Amino acid sequence: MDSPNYDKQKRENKSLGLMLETMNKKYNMLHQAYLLQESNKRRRSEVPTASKTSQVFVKMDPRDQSLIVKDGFQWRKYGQKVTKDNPSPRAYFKCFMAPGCPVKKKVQRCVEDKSYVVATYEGQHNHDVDSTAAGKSLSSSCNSQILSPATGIPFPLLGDPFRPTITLDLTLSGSDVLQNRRNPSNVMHDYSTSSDHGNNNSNNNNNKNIEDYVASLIKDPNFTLALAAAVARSIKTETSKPSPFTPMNK
DNA sequence: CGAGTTTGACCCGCGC
DNA sequence: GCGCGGGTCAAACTCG
Repeated sequence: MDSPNYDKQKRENKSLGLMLETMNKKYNMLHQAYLLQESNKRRRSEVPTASKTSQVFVKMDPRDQSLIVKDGFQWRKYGQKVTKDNPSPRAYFKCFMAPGCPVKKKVQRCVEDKSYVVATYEGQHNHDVDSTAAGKSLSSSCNSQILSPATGIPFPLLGDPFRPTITLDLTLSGSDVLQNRRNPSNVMHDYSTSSDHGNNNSNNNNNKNIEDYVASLIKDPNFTLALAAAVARSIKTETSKPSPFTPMNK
């Protein structure tokens, strides 16, 4: 392999990586919008349930076996169980920051991607977040990043964990990414050619081009349409298959 | 020694 | 009615 080709490949790899990241984000946004629509439909046709549940995904070190999610509240573990659908144990916590607080939390490693744990909150806190505890957790939780389910945006530690979050299997994005990798779209082709046209040897210029292109992609309605189609496809397969996710790193 | 965690046993709901 | 699986309890254990 000669070095100009190698450099070109490296640039393309970098570009594709950025592309995938952007598509991932767009996909998550669209999926969130879709789920919102669906939940609105359901809300119209169903009697709302009294108990409030929400789910958050927390990125953690896969080697870290502890199921401790620092979210500003104080939890007491009262049980652990291995469930049928997931070989990783599920831990049960009760909030004991205030006497009589009914909130419970279930924490389990994501079966598809062990670098994530899924924390399911049930009930509503009858007290505020202890800011000192939250601060402590902020400073000590550098090994975990709490993400809102759909967007991957860091979860606001001092906010209400029971904001109307949307339960979304983040791992879907992985399958989508794979799908897109297997079936490169015109968008990708356009991108690779456009980066060729750039013919930039300087990394800075190349990165600038990438950023510009990513920015233009985000604004591109055609790209959105293509992504929407991919989302629709993914949702169709999701409903027909028991487990749509194909792990990326296996 | 007290607070918190672990873990096996028990309970309960659900599907067959 | 029975078996299975998820959720909870509580005694035993660990750690500071």
